[in-house]
Amino acid sequence: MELDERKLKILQAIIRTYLDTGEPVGSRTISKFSDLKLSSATIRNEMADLEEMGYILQPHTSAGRIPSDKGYRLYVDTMMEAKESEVRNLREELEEKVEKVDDVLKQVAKFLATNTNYATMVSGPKYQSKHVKFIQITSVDEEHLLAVIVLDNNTVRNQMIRVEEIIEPEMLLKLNFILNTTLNGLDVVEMNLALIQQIKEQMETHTQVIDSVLEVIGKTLLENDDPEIYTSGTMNILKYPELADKSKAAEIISAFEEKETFHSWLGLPDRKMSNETHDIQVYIGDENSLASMKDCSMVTATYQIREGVYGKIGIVGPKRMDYDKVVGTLNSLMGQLDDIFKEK
Amino acid sequence: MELDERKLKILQAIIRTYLDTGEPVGSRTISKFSDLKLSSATIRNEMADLEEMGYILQPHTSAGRIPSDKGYRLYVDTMMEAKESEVRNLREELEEKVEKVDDVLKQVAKFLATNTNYATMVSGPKYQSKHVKFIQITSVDEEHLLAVIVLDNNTVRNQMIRVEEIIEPEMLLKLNFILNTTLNGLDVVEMNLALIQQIKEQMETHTQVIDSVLEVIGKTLLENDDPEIYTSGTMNILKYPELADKSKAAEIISAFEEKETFHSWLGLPDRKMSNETHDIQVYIGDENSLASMKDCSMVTATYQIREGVYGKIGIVGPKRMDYDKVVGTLNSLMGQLDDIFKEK
DNA sequence: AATTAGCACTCCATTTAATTGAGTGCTAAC
DNA sequence: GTTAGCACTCAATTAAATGGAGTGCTAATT
Repeated sequence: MELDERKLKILQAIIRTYLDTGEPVGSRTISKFSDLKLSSATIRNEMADLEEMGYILQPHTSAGRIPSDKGYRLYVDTMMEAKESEVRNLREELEEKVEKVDDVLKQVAKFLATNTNYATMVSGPKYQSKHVKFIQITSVDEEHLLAVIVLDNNTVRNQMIRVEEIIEPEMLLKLNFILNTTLNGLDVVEMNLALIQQIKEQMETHTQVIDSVLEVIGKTLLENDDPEIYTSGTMNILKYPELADKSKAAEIISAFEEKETFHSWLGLPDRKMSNETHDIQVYIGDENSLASMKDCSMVTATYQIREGVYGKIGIVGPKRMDYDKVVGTLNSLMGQLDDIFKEK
Repeated sequence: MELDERKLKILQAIIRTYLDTGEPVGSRTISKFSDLKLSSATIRNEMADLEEMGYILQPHTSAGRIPSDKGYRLYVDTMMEAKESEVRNLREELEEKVEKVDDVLKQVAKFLATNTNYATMVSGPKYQSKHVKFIQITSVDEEHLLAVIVLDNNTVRNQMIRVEEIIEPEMLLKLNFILNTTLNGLDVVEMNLALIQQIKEQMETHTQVIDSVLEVIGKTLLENDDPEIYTSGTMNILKYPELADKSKAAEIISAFEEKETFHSWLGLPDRKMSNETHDIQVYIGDENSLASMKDCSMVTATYQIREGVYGKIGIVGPKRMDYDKVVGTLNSLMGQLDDIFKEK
């Protein structure tokens, strides 16, 4: 059987209507409210065909039809028209004191949640590479050294080190010099034992202090820097009857609470992302990698702060989410987000 | 009317039974299962009295009685016996790599949630005072200075500063010296304009750089350091029918998502806390400061990391939560937590 | 005077039955 | 190929019937 023009039009009408109402849609509705001038009987015949082809299905005999995942997929791929939704100037929405990237993201999550009425999650930026750019050990007081490590992505880590013996200023200077010349530009994995040995040899005294300093540096670098994940509007899920069922809702919402769950896939862009597109992806039902989201759809977009620094934004709703609006909103918002990050 | 021995016993029996079953309890149940040898008719009379006194109430005629908030309060204040619950050695439960206090707390939240089947929230430690202990400005590369500020509670803040002009090493040394001598020990509020002017005067050149440095320092100090709040087991709320109603649940759980909501009261210990007790408090129904929690009870405890550094742990459940168990568990856990923090 | 058995009454919860109506598939006519 | 027409299906809603837990009150009992 072939999916001709007319069938497509009918399918589209069915999906549009269903997205709108959430109720199974019958032949009569389509016959009346679409521009096709066809009787309900004809529509019925076509519907039977569409069902056979797997694009729609019947919750039960004598009910209207609802789109299947396959139907949604077709819709998203070929029929959707991203609504050029007027996202009110994001920058105006942002509170004054927004300086840190993470604060912006937190607010973006909230903004999207209230605007779309779906649940949102936003991952903080993931810094790809980390090489040591600058290390400095300072003496803060009698018993504390402070190690400050600047990575090449300009993130800063610091760590207090408790020491028993007082270390003289000249020694510190020397240590700093050695550390910087030896470790500069190195990756974490490149900081191997041989290197550490080499450093120790150069410093004759205070081996114990050096030990703990090096240990701290190593740890700090290894420190898992899973990006923060911000969620908002989780409870919006309850607004959609098909998800509000207790066990389902609990599963979905728990996933949102266990943010760690999302680290796996929120981390990286799906593919080589061009600088223009924001790689907006739609996952419908079972296409989600998380089993607990099999009754949801998720739309994700990738933002880029600068070369190699990515993060993701995800919007989760029922499968009958308003894809057009969501994609439109995301599109518009991502553009603005780009601008905001460019300023920084 | 007087609340005599017998009435107390009956009230206790009612509450105990209700905590257990969640169903309104009738006179017959009490007559049968309590050690009082009284007929249901007598119990009924006493119940009528207890209701008149406001300790119990009837959801509707011809239903059993349930405790009122006043009843719960009496129970918690005078009849509860904290179950010496065997909290399996917390330290064993903690994953290996727990070093940071916040990681411990995160796991404590999870631990409590799974063990009690209620929702939990834990606030990170709130550092009371913040005075500058040590400041250092370093040149990281041609266009970046790094300001590191150590506060007297040994927390470290840092901030990159972008500069146009290159600043000579001697200048930096001088700046650091001035900053440290001028600002050391000062509170944020004490960093007023006069002081800033004074610093500027001492440095003749690079006023622009100094400006931005001082600005950054000020901002960094002012930066609201609301403690992190970790939540866990939010979805446990849905396990209790009296809360699982959609609108109620949404309200409560939203409050958990909007963690900021809790900052107000999670910050500080309610009163001068002795070192021994953990200031365990119970808030029943309307006693909660948050309106959205009026159908819940919350049990809070305060932990102390060291002098002046407090945080709170809260357990939220239905009003008929198992107070005995929760308080018992908290008691036991707080002791262990003390030990863990002492090690650090 | 306190306790209890007994009984009529109340009201929610559950079950069962009846009704409605949107929607379908099929057939025969257009 | 399209459509009008009709019998049929089935979830959802409404209505009625039943059951039972629990109460309050009164009169008898201890």
